[in-house]
Amino acid sequence: MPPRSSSRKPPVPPIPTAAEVDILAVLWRLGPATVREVHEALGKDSGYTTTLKQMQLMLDKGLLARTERFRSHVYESRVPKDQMQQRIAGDLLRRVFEGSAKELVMGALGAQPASAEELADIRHMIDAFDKKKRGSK
Amino acid sequence: MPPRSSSRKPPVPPIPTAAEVDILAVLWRLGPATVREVHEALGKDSGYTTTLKQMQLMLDKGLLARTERFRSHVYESRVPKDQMQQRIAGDLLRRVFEGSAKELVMGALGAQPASAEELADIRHMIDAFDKKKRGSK
DNA sequence: GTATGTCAACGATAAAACTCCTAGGAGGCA
DNA sequence: TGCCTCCTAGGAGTTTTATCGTTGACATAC
Repeated sequence: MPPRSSSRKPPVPPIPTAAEVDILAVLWRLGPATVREVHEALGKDSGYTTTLKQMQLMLDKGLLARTERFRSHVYESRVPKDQMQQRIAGDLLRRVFEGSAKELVMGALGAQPASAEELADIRHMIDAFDKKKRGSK
Repeated sequence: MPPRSSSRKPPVPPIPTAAEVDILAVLWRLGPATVREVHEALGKDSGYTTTLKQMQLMLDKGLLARTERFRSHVYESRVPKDQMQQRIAGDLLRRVFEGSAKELVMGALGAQPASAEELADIRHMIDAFDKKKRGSK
């Protein structure tokens, strides 16, 4: 019979909840890390086992992957950062901004003004997208 | 003594949950509307009273405002669309994209490619932000 | 009048997310 | 060996969200 088990890993994991996103963000920043490391990095005042349990559930949901290392477990994001960020941004885009990327950018820049360098970067990125669009169509 | 009551309205309402965002989006689109109208617009297959209850709770949280109209109630977003979008985008920016607007834009455009016109719009917006920045600093 | 329909309010339940307590295994060390 | 520390796993409790059944108010149709 097929393996067994309580830990199923959906091919495409769900959009993470707020708390889960925080954990993912830490893992993206640190790279593969133990529960302890993540817990410290979070800096929240909830208990260690809370973080542990959350990460175990995220494992079940297919959000995290886990490898054994010596005495403890090492977790990492199961879907690459870019891809997950894209999904989250896309989800928000559709639901909150009626699919208008312009409004999303407006909201983001309004909330937290970017530096001149970053603005330039963004401009370049837009150009690249534009070029690709014209090229392919 | 101060009024009383179960419906307190925090000066600054919380970031809405996913389901709440959907309701807000409908109200932004329709303008002030009744529960019935919102419920239809949502197109979900959950019951009418579910939507009703959700909107009542959102009222308590200060997310919605309500006025009496003849026999029914008319709800609307208590914070203006732009402002709430800004808060949501800002929250996302900080938590998911480490404050990098560039990455957010990248994610959004990657998830749902924008039209050439929209790209141009965004570019103009960036220019405006850039100008404002240089001007004030 | 009674029947029918719509709506808000209340309350109950269900489901999901978050929290923490406890037990038990394994290593380090006096 | 016995004690201490760190780790995981398994419940279980709490809180928050989501869902819906029922009721009573009020209006209109019959």
